[in-house]
Amino acid sequence: MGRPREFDLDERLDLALRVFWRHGYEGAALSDLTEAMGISRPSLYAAYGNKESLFRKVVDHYLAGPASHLRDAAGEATGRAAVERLLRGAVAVVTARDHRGCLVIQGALATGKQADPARAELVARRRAATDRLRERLERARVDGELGADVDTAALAGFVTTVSYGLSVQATDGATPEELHAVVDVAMSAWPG
Amino acid sequence: MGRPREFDLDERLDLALRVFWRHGYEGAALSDLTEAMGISRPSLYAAYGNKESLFRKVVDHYLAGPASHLRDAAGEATGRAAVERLLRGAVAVVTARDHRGCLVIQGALATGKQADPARAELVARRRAATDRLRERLERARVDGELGADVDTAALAGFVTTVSYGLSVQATDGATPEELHAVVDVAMSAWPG
DNA sequence: TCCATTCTGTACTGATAGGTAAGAAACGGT
DNA sequence: ACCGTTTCTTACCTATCAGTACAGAATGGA
Repeated sequence: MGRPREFDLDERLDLALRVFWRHGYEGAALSDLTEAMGISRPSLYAAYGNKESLFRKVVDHYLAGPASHLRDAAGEATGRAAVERLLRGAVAVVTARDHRGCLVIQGALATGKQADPARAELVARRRAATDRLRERLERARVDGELGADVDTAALAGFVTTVSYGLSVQATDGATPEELHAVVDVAMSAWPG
Repeated sequence: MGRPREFDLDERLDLALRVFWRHGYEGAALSDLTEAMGISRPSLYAAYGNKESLFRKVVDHYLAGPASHLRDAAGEATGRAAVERLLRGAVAVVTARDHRGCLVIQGALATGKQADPARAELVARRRAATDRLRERLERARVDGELGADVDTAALAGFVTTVSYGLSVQATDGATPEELHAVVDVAMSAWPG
């Protein structure tokens, strides 16, 4: 009961995502967020908590939506297919119209102390993604897809390194075609 | 003539570099800079101009000093040696003690509008580095080191992509050993 | 119809951001 | 010793930051 909220939580969260995506955690002022979301400051605080709390919700929303390829990649039949899907999906996300780069990578990389919690949050997310990929590659080795001599940790590290780099390249204005050519080269490092 | 300056310009510029390196352009407050540099605010403005101007001088100082491997790499005898020097040098820089990542990559990636000039500056620097690498690889093809079928633009893009990714990996706490293993995998993509 | 509850808009808070005015202090030249 | 010049210190400026107090408005239940 009580007065009903006049906006949809998820819909406005998506608008907040656009702001954080483009300007990062520090670069997104609360006035930018409220303006883009079309709600007042107290409404924002009541609905999502403070800026840090809103950012976490945005990151969840991002990983469940635009960046869902991360979650889906591990489901591919082979390790190679998982890696290729991860990288091709990354190209699509980081070159999306109006949003260059990846939120989880660029949202809070080198920051002031005020943004430390946001930075730590993204570090944890990236490490988790790397761990999931390494586990997927270890499974590929168990399945016989990869030789016993393959360093799966190094391979997983390489793939995530490339995906991080793709995000920066997109910020610099690289086209999807250019980045797919980069992925082609990266895939040629696949063992065997 | 006039009252002599009580500090050394280059020495204090190096202290400013440490602040920008760790916290980025936006995350480095002027009070952080003056405190680290040990000079007063008006002294900073008189000696280096405003924050943006100081940042440009810091970037120059960074590329001439800690990140000089970028400039040196092109001088290697072969294209392959240039690439390897670039990547091994990148590992050393981004895992340096007390400073995770690369200033030119992380200093201003996703920012508010106030940091737009700094962001544009770093984009231009990164593009220039990619261009120099591509030219070096084209020379390698003329020299017969690379086959006529090699896409030098894609290869240069791949190498810079990896170097960008190394910076993010270092921020996430990767060790030099882990990153050298990543470079090993990356070098295995070298054509031929 | 009245009430407890919840949301909304206005207006505000203290803190901090980048940047500067003004005068005292330290020089070289004469 | 005096002068023009440059740097240094103190104190201040306006704008903006994240966050909130408070009262009015809209609901469901009794």
